[in-house]
Amino acid sequence: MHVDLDAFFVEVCRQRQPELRDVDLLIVGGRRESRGVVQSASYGARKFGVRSGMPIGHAARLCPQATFVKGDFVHYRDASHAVRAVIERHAPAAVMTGLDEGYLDLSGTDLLYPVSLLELAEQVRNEIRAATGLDCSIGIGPNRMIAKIASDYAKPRAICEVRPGWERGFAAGLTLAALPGIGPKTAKRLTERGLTDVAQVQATPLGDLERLVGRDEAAWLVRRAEGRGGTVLRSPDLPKSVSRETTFNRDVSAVAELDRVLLLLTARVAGQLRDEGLVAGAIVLKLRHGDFVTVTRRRALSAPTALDGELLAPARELLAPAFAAARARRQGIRLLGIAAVRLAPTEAPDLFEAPGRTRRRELTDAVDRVRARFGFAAVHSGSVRGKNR
DNA sequence: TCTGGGGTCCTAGGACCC
DNA sequence: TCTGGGGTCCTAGGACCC
Repeated sequence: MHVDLDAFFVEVCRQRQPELRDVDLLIVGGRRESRGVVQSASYGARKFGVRSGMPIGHAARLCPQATFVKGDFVHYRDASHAVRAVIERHAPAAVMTGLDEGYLDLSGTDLLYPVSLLELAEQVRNEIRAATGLDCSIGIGPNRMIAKIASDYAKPRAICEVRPGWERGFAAGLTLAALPGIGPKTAKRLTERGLTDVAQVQATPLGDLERLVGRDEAAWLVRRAEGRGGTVLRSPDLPKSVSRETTFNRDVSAVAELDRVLLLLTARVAGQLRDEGLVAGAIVLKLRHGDFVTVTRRRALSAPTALDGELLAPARELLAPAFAAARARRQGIRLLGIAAVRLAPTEAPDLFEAPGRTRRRELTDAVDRVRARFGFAAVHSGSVRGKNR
């Protein structure tokens, strides 16, 4: 069973800001003039062609009367946790796969529940509504892909069940672009080869498909077109990366400014690593030039760490040449980001570590305790503030 | 229209090793 | 002297998802 909240960001904002309740044209993502994209649009705004992922500026032109709000991650997270609690009550295995969606694995539970899957879905929907005030759509299917497509099909505020044996026929009505895993690029490439619909793939002999798209992709396409997909839910164990990035209001061409932001982003990443009991084995610096060319530079760390300074020093070493390269192209910097990768659980401190490092670790612990009580912004490295400020 | 922020997974080339 | 085949690890970029 796949549960998908309807216009999640928009509806959470309405819950938190009563003055938005009756605003029909509501767009979440940022202020009208911001350099961002639409996170979520109300169903009213969608009638004007506004879609998530669309630049805010474009949305403002399509729907000038709309109200634009930024939204608050903390509220999304709280609502998401409430939804998780509901789905966990109804299945032996349940995972959220985003803030606004999750799966329930109900295999082998037919004797456990005295009701049909459809009735169970009704219950889940009612309980989510009671717990959060939010509406959702639910898809039921023999595998994850079918359940997900079915919830899409059900939107908004409905339930769609695809029973075992119906997968192929259900998939036959879809475009290839509707299959999870086929994004804009792949859809375009397939269209150029004359493939647009699932039914076409179903009707094409494997050999012909292999000549069109290659052996591996042909096998993948056939599997999906037949309506087959994964049936196991596994919750991820360790995260693979922790990152922060920011797009500037205007392109930046002063290293000092980049350096200050890098320090802030690195502090955020390092803080989250410590919060989650993780250390990083490598870092990745990301720069987006004014012309949208994006480069990443990676560096392995001499020892795994979650200390601000030990992440910042190598990040700075990557920034200098990467910034010089942008300057050589006569481009300012549009976006700066830093990611911690090759993550591992924190281990007990080394008995023989240098005294200076012990002090830095203890200082970091103290900073973390202050932040736990008063928030992240309560304490900063002096250089974040810059001179004369 | 002018392009977010947080992630995951895949590919491909090069270094290195046996 | 010019040359295998298999494997792993590293880095960079790209596609995709919400």
